[in-house]
Amino acid sequence: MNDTKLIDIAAALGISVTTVSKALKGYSDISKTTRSKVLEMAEEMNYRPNSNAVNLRTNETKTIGVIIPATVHHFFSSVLNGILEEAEKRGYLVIILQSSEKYELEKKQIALLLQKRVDGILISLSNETDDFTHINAAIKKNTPVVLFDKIAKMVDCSKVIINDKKAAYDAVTYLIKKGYKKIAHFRGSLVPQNSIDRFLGYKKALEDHNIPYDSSLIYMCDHNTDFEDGYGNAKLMVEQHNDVDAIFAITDLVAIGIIKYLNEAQIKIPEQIAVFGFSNWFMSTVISPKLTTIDQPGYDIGQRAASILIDEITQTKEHLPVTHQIIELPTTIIERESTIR
Amino acid sequence: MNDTKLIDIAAALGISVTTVSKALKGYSDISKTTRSKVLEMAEEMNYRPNSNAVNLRTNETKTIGVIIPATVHHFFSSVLNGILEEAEKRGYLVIILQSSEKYELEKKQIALLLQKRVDGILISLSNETDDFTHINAAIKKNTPVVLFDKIAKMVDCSKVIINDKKAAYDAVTYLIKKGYKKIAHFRGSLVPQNSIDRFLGYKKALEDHNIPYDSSLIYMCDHNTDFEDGYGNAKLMVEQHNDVDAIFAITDLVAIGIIKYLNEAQIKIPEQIAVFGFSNWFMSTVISPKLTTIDQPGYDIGQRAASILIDEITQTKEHLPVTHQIIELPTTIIERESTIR
DNA sequence: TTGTAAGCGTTATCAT
DNA sequence: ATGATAACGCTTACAA
Repeated sequence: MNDTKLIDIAAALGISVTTVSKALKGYSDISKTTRSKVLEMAEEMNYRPNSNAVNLRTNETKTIGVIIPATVHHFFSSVLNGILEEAEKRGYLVIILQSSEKYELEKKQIALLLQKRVDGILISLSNETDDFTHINAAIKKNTPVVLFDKIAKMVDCSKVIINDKKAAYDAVTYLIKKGYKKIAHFRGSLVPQNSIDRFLGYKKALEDHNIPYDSSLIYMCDHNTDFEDGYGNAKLMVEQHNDVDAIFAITDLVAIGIIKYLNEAQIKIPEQIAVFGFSNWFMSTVISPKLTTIDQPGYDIGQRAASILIDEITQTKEHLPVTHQIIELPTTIIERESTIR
Repeated sequence: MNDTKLIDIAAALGISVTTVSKALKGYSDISKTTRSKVLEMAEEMNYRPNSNAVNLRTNETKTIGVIIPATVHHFFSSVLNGILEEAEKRGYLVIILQSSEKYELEKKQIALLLQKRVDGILISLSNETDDFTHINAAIKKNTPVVLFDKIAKMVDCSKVIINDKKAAYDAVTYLIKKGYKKIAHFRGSLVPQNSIDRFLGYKKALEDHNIPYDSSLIYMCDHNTDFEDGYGNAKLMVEQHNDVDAIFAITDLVAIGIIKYLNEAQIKIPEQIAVFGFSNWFMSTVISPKLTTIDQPGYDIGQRAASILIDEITQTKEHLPVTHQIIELPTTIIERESTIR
């Protein structure tokens, strides 16, 4: 049961630990014969290097840390999937932490990851986060950080994002082109960049098409229970405005809440009110009416972010210069029933 | 930039490393004054113990490994959520690995986790897995293992499950009581225990209510794309049997595929065919008709599994006897539109 | 109450 | 081509 270590192999073969270590790692200054003897014996004794010892010695853990606001969320599980596959491929393990949208937790978790000596950190910021010293602390410790999805422009590191402003602009422009005249926006809270950007895209699209911006058509969905936010605000909106003919929602989940309310209130979608979502969750294909939305490539975001992070880890280790990249992944409009009239 | 270590604190205070170490860990044989001096200096120098060194020395990593078949899956993300919260609470980190339902990968990943010296392993077996030597290897190395959801009865370790057979029995009994006479079952593949158990529950319910079992009413959904399995088999079933009045599906996703086909084929749910799912995904509340299903407590499963694992880790470390537990979490029927007539 | 020194299992430097 | 030895940063008998 006791794990085999180098010294056991050395003893079994009557040679030194050094030789065993070198042979195992394929150093050129070991004779072919001893090398194969060592390999064979290692196999026979089922030798597995002790990662803790290796880590201590080499000061790297082949592990990356990931902090996301929530796991039970289709978008983040897609991202996670991309991260896990890329990490697997490149021989890294992944430690997952959930910030639950709490800044304090996020901060604590960064500290934890640094203490664990992860080789790099992938993070999508919590909605609360508006101070970035914890992120900068990691960067200063030479631990590469890549931000994805919910990023902060001010932090100097690589980022993988979509162009939220453009995507929102495209969505609203699409609605306008379809002939919708009075378009409400169900936005997210004020802090996260993507919430801001989607709002700005909405506004710009109106502007560019000479539709006056009306702040009473903006509904705030910031209770972190997007579905109910959508439902409740849809109800409110119907009471306040009887002439809105389309809604651009910050998230599919909000959109689904809206649809649920409108269905219950017997308001026809899209005849009376069209609904446009954001993210293209699987769910949006199964509700009725099927939801028009923006496809947000979660898997790709995760995969690219992990890939860039691991590149930077390698570069940092080899003392090569690293240049940060801002990768903007394309989004597309997925047209479905909820806007087709 | 350079991390503070014990020796730095010792040097700054003109005392020994041992004293610093002991002071930091609150040993009783250190004077109050030196203790507070050390604490203060550690704080000031922003000391963080090097986990690799601690791990090597203490031979524990305060990390648990989790292997799940897939992350992009509402049930597993709920489980993950439960695991992450419990681990966080008890001071453990979590390494996540995805087996993608592949036995070979699962085997490799267990080896990886053992090499990383995780303190314990949580695993839901892949559908392919029918050999358990890799699991037993971990157990033999004194690394506690807890199986959840997709378990193997033969493996001697703690398990957290639901009673799939009973849940399925309840579901089908419910349908029978509602007056449905010809009930089809869309089952999962042959290997995983939960697929077998749900099938057995279905069969037993028919038997107990004197409804003859008809194997032509069993449709196999084993392509790992449950949604399309449901869709395709629903189509097939409608062609083969014009008198089926209810379907019990192994999973909500399969059920949603079924609903999608029936809706397209203008077959009324539940008037012509009722549909019963399994898992209670969020999605099942937003499709139409809303899906009757079995609530499977994913969060609780994860939380309990992690809790038991950490208990066993602690017991093992203290050389206390550990007794394995089989925890069976209750499921409930969530009645919605798809079966109410 | 404090300190010395050994040891955890590797890797890497420098001799031989 | 091989090996002795130090070092990674920490914990812990044991000694003082």
